[in-house]
Formats: sequence, C-alpha cells, structure tokens
Amino acid sequence: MTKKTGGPSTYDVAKLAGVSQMTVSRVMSGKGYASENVVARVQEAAGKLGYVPNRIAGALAGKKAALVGVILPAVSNVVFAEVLQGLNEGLAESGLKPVFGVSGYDQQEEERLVRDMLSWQVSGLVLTGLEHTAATRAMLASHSTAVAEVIDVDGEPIAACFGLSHAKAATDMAQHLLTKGYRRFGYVGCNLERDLRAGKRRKAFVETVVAGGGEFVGEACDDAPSSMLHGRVLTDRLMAAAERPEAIYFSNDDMAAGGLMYCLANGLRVPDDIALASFNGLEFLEALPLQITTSRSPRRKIGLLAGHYLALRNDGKDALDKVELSAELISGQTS
Amino acid sequence: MTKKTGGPSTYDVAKLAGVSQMTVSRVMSGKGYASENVVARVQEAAGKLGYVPNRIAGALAGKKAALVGVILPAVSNVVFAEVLQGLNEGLAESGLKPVFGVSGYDQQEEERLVRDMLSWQVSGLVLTGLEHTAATRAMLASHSTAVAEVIDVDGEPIAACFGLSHAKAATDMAQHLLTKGYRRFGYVGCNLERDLRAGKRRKAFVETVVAGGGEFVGEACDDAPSSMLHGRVLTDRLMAAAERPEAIYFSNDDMAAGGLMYCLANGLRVPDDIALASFNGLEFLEALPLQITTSRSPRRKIGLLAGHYLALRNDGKDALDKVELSAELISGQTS
DNA sequence: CCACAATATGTTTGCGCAAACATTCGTCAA
DNA sequence: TTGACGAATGTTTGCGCAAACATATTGTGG
Repeated sequence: MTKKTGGPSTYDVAKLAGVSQMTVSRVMSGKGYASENVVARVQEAAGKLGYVPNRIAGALAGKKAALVGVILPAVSNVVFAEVLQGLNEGLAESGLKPVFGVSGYDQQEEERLVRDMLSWQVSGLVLTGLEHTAATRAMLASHSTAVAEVIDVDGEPIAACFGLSHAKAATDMAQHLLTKGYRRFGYVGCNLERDLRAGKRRKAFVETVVAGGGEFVGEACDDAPSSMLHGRVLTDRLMAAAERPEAIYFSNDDMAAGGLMYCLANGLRVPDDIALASFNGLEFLEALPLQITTSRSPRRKIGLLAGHYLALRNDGKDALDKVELSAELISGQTS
Repeated sequence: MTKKTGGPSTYDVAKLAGVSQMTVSRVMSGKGYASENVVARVQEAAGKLGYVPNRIAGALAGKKAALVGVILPAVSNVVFAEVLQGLNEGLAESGLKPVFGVSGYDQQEEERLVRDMLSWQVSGLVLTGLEHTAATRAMLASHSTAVAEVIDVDGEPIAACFGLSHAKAATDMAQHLLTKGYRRFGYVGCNLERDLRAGKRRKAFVETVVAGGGEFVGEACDDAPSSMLHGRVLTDRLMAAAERPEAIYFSNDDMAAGGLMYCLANGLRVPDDIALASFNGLEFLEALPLQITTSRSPRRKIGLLAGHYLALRNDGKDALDKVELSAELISGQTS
C-alpha cells in the first residue's frame, strides 16, 4: 500500500510486475542478472506507477550517498559559477551529484555547512580556500570523506588542493607594471577582511612594488561585496585624495571595470592619466571600450580537476591530489 | 562499534553517555524531555566522538527530507543568484535546506533534475518558469511534493507561482519608448529559443510597438548565452544593417550594457543617435557612464515568497500561492 | 499521603533499499 | 545421464534514526 511518503516503492512495483522487491531493485540499478522478460515487466510496472527510487533509502542501505558537497563563498560571482561548471563536467561520468552551499565568505557559516554536508553523508566535499575554523578541520579529520580545496594554493591543504598562487599572480602583475615604468601605485578593493585571496593579492602586490623601487601612495577599500558600482565609487574616492597614483591595482575585474567607468565618465585618459590592472580575466572585460590588463585565472580547469579527483576517490582509486595552475597575465590597453 | 560508514552513530554516543539511543536522538533534536544532567552527558559524549547525525537515516525514518530542490536555468546570471538569496532568507527559519540543480535552460535536463530531486525525497521544489515537459508535469502530479514556479506568471502554473508578467514589462517599455517619440525599433537578444521569458518579452515588445504605430526594423539574435560581450557584438551587427533603428530593446541588462559599450567605442551618441532599453535593473547598471532605461524585476522578493511558501507548506499550513509582482520601469539616460 | 499530571527515560518497530546469502532452473560437458 | 556451473530469482537482514508506545520518576494539589 502506497504510503503518503512520496510515492510507490519497490514493493508496489514488485507486486504489479509479479516479482520480488529485490528483482525490482536489480532491474532499476542495472546490477545483477535479470531476464529480458522480467526487465520489461518491471519497467512497465515502474512506468505505470510513476515509480521513482528513494535514494534516501538507497543511500542508507548502501552506506553512502552519491553526493558531493560544494561550499562556495558566493554564487553571484561568475568566478564561482565557472568553477561549478568545471566541477559538473568533472563529475558528469561518475553519477555523483553536487549539492551547493553558500558561505558568504564566512568561516563560521562554512563550518555549519560542512557539518550539514557531512550529515548528508556526502562522499566528497569541495571547499574554497585553505582557511577554515579549527572545528571544521577537526570534523573533516574524523570523517573519511574526500576533501578538495580549490582556488588557492598559498597555505596548508587538508588533503587535495587545486588552484593557483594568488601571491604569485599579484607579484607578476606588480612586476609587469614596474617594467612598464609605473612607480606610484594605488589599490582599490573591497571585502578584504573576508575574501582572503584578494587580501593575499593585495599584500603581495604592495610588497613587490615597494621592493621594486615603486611607491604605494594610497588605497580605497571597504567591506561591501565587490561590484562594478563599488569599483567606480572607490576609484572616485582614491582619485580624490591628495596624492594620485599612476596605476591602480584592483581586487578583481568587476572593481576594475567600475574604475574604468569612473575614468570614462570623468574624462581621465587611460592609461596616460591613470593605468588600471586587475585579476580574473572574465569574459565581460572584452566588451569594455578598453581591454583591461588582468591575470586570467583557470577557473573552469580548477573545477574540472576537483571533479575528477572526487570521482576517482569515490571509486576508491587514488588520484593526483595537488595541482598548482598559473594565472596568465593579459597585457591590455589600460597599462 | 563504529563502522566504516562515516562516523559514530547514536549507538556509540549512547553507550559512552550511558543512556539509550532514543535519549541521544532526543537530546540531539531538542525534541521531547531530557534532564540537564543527561543533556550535558550526551553532548559531551557527542563532542568527544565527533558525532554528526546521519540525516539520511533521519530522513528515511521521518519519511521526508528537510530539503528543497531548486532548479535554475543558470547560476552565472546574477538574477538567479538574487532569487536564490531571497529563497535562502525565506527558508532560513524553517530548517529546510536548498539543494541546487542547473538546467541550462533545457527542459529535458530539468526533467532529469526533477526526477533526481524527487528521488531525494525533497519536501519542496522550486522551478523556473511555467514550461516543463509532459513527463515533468506527470511526475509532479503523482508526487505530493510542494512546487513553486518562479519568475514568470504568463501561463498555467502547476500549483504555486511567484513572478511577474514579462509580457507586461515589455509592453510597458514599448509604450514608454513610443511616448518618448521613438518610432523605428530594433531588438538585440540571444538564447531566445531556450530563455522563454526573454522570448515573451520580445514578442510583446514587437506587438506593442507595431500596434502603437511604430515600426520594427530589424533584430540581431543568436543562440549563445547572454553576455555583455555578446550584446556588443550583436549591436554592431544590427547597426551595420541597411535600416538602422532609433531605439533598441535588449533581451536583458547584460546585452544592453554591451550595446552601450558598442556605442561608446564607436562614437554614437546615446540617446540621440540611438536609444537603448532593457530588462532586469541589475545593480551594475549604476556603474555605467549612462543610466540605461530598464525594468527592475523583483528578484529577491520572488525568492523570498517562494521560500515562505515552501516553509509554510512544509509545516502543513496553507499559504498564499499566487503572487504577481510587477517590474518597475526605470527611465534612464539612454532613452 | 494519595492520585494524577508532568517529566524523564527505555523498548520496539519500520522507513525503502541493497548486500549477502539462499534457491531454482536450464544448459552443456563428461 | 549426471552433476556442475552460471543465470535468474527469492529471502533475510540491517543501515541509523525517530515515531509510537511503554515505563519509571518526580512533583503538586486536594
């Protein structure tokens, strides 16, 4: 008798097809033997009843769910959407299904989400960055779930790690701008307290320009989430200061695009009056009137590697668990 | 004995705390009575063992999972990120956890995802738009899961529906442009085959301008996903045609921003040479050198309403199940 | 000081499935 | 003809939890 639990079960299908529940289970999963006759009868019965297997029960019986938990700081950012896309591709063959959580760049929230994911018995977990609360690390240590940390490699990974050195990307950019002859630098960014990768880039950038004989003359930052509008406002603020920089490094492309809009709207010549550089290399930059100098992060590739890793680990196989990719510096028209 | 199943169970905690499994269950869920002494002992034991409740088992025993499935066409689009944000807020109190799937604007994929979500026994489902395959509708009809369709209201909802009339938004915009004196119109869009809302806007726009004495002189469309870059390229294509429009309606803000970039880069005066209008009212428009005329869609509100609805339904309560919100026309500097 | 409620705990049961272990049947080589 | 093996199916069991149903153990008013 079909309970109010969400639909027919193997019991109902079995009765209708005149076979045992186990046979239904076998036909549905395609594992084990079944005669063509029985397969046909079971499938017909299942179709007639609108049977959908209960994976909750399947996961409980099989002791693990074909789920991977993915915890991202934000979804409004295309960067993470692209990581996700790569992950989906990397996972596609494996039957693993990604389940998302959004931490809002908050380690406490991340901890909550990790606990949640573990409680769903996920067979793999994707985390952003290498910084987590002690409790998060403890939980992960005591569970055997495979963990892949993505985006960043500057730190101590828990286990597998796929990303790039943000410090290096910023250092390269600083070097590039120094080589171009710029000496007086500014920085525009936001969400630095929470977006640790952006913080690492800022730090490396400042250190490199100073070490290279440049001068760091000022910055405009705040804690709001990054956006084009914010980039425009903060660039305005920075340029209003007594000492104007010759070149500005932005926390990311959105902010830099806002900076460019500020320049366009205020008649500043780029790069003669002010040079602009940023990080990510998102596609929308190509739509702007000037190509912004930036570093392209291998976002899709990162997701793909993480997906492959978790798929292999799920099959009990070992897999390449540390890959440092590099960001490609794109010299545009704004520097 | 802790099996290799992913950690300690209530059994282990119970033994360590010297109580029954049921008492552990009660302490963990906070339901039912428990003395302070026992609560403390159980929590200590749970902490010591790193116990994380197995919600798979809980869901099976309780006959339903505290999950809501959310199927969106894309995550790279801020629109959906904002809907998601509202949904999270609407769901926050309820203990329901959203699980996402991305359909890529493909109804077949949506069908697969719905099946998947149902197999996880979700207690609610959020779908985008009102168009689904027959099989999807059949599945939903035979399961008792609450369903909320969001974004669009132009059609026959399965059950609950929270969104806006895209036809009306486009009609309003057409009227607005007619009132402003424009008579020769063009359209730039993409992904129309799949993004049915965009298609509805286009159709209503064309009909309204023609009915209002205007002329529809041409359009540039293709099947790629929408992006600023694409908007720029397609605007170029449209403007290269023999008969140039006085005003262009874009499928959305990204495309329109691309159009604006085209104009800036090619020295076209906006709105004198060409007027631009679009749909969504995303924040990034405020960063652009000119405010683009657009309609603001109540994205967060839509998510919030859907979240509240599903939370109430999950508690067995009835809830407001149809809300048509309206898009606010924002008259910018590009028309 | 008892009756009865409120509180505090324990025991049994079953959710739906699949692993593990039977059992039946047919086929083919010896 | 037999028996041995694989193919095809059935039966039993338990995953971890929580609902349902006991059974103590307190406290409180009459």
